[in-house]
Amino acid sequence: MTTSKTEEFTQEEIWLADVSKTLSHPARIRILKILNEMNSCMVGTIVDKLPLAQATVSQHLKELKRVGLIEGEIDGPKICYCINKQTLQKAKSALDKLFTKIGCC
Amino acid sequence: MTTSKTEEFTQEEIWLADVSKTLSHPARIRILKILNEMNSCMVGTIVDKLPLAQATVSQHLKELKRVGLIEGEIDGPKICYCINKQTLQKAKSALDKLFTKIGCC
DNA sequence: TTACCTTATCGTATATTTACGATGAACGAT
DNA sequence: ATCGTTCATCGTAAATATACGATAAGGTAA
Repeated sequence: MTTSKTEEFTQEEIWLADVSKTLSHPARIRILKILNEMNSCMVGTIVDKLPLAQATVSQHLKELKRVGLIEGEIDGPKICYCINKQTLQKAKSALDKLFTKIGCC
Repeated sequence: MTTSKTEEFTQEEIWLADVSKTLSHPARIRILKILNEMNSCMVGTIVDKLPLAQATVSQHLKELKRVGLIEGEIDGPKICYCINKQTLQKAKSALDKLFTKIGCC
C-alpha cells in the first residue's frame, strides 16, 4: 500500500499511443510515403502499390483517417487522399517531446 | 494488371512499425517516463505507479524489452530496469527519417 | 530448512487487429 | 435506365493484444 493506483493516463499519453498505433503497421507507413511522393492519389493507385487486397487497404486508410493523418477528397467516383500536414506536425512534435522527456538527445 | 504486387515491406518499415507498436500503449509510454525520471528502478516501484496489476506490468515490460527500449539487470531477488539509450536514439532517428520522408518539416 | 519477497510465466477471458471475398453505394458514361 | 468503375462497408476467420488471478521460479534472510 505504498501509493494509490487511482492515477490515470494523460490525454497526451493517450493521443501519443493512438498515433503510434496508427504507425504500427508497415502498410500504413508505406501509404504515407506513397501519398507524400505522389502529393495525393486515389485509392486504386495505392492498392496497386501494396501487396494487400482493396478491402484491407481501405481499412488501413480508415485508420489513418481516424487519427487525422490523412484526408480524403471526393472527386467524382474516385477519392483522392492526401496527408494532413498539420496533424503530421502535431504527431512529430508530440513524439519529439516524448523522446526529449525520456532522455533522448 | 498495372503493377505486380510482389513488393514487400522494407526492414526499416517493419522495424519502425514494431517500435511504434511498442509505443502504442499509454502504460508503456508512462513506464519509459518513470524509468527516465528514476534513472532506473525495480518492477515493484513501477507497478505501484501504474493502475495495472503486476502481471500486466510485467507483460508491458516484456514488450519494451523485446524491441530493446529497456534492459533489466538482476539485483538479488529484484530486477532493475533502465532505458537503453542506444535503442532509444535509433528509434528517434528512424522516426525523424520517416517524418522527413513524408514531408514533415 | 522454512518463510518471505520479487518478478516472470501460465492459464484464461475478452477485445482488437488484420485480412479477405462479397456486397453495396455513388458516380460517370453510354 | 443500364453498365462499368471506384471505393466503403459487411461478414467472417484467424491472429494478436490486453488484462487479471494463480502459480512458479529465483533470491534473501531467519
